[in-house]
Amino acid sequence: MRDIDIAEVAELSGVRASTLRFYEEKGLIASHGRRGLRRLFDPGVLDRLALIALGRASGFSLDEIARMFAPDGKPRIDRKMLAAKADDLDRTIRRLNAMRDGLRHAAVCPAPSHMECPTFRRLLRVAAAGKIGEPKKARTSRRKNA
Amino acid sequence: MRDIDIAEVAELSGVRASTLRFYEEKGLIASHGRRGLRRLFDPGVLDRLALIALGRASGFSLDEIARMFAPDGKPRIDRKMLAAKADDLDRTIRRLNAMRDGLRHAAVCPAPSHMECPTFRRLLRVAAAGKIGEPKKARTSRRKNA
DNA sequence: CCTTGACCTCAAGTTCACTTGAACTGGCAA
DNA sequence: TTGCCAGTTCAAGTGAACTTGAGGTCAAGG
Repeated sequence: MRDIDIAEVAELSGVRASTLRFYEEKGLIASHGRRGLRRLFDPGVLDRLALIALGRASGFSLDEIARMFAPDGKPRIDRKMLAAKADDLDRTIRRLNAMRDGLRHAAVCPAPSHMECPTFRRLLRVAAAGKIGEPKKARTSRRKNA
Repeated sequence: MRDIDIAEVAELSGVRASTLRFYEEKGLIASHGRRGLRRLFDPGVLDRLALIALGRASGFSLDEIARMFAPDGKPRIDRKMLAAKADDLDRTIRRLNAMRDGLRHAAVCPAPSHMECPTFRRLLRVAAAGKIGEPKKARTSRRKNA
């Protein structure tokens, strides 16, 4: 199996064809050639897509990711950036932990109104302390095709 | 201190006036009256805003949050929804943990290319396994006014 | 040979959560 | 009384990450 076409890449990676075209336009992936109009991809694109997924999942924007594997191609990743992002994730994780505990508690708390529950109020303080504007967007599965 | 105006709410909550108006329009908060054109808020709006921040930080959309405290007002929160969201967060946290470990490793890994590092490749598998399309958007502080 | 249908391009649309701009209002200090 | 300016409205803009739609192409199968 040498070159694979966009449908196959989509199939294997779970990334939609439209997204693949979009990524190519953004310079995140590259097609290796064409058969007629149709893009042909090197199977290595699958690793690349995994890397992109990793970046996204770690909170990098597509632009940041694009900057990661440089204009030339190979993933020349900035180790400082990685470490910084890991620290970021650590903070996020701590916040989410508090959040989860609070939610879990609120779900079983017998207080008539959550506002009267000290645990819930503490959670509120944590949320407020979290500088308020850092969503985390747990947008759970938005995929419609297989 | 009875009613407070929008600037004060903004000051106390850290939420911009434009955002407060936007939230009011969305039905997330309510102003209590006016002095001339100017909205007056009940201090309780601050709790409400904390609750909204909590919701956002836990991955609820504004619409979901709006649905939470019903048309009437008081936060009548669905405990099932909370528990489900807590489970969601748990999964997210587990994934972020793996991610952070992987990033941390990649940051110090001596392998010439990350693709040749078994740990990094394992991380890639985790990311790919993470169903790929769940960003988490770690948009770190975007706030410009105090 | 001719149809078919997957793939192509390019522009525009979508969603989310806000922000910004232009034009206006009105309470309050001087 | 006047004028300031923080506040108001409404519409439109922003940015990220895609998706959708219209109209076109072409390799392959019947």
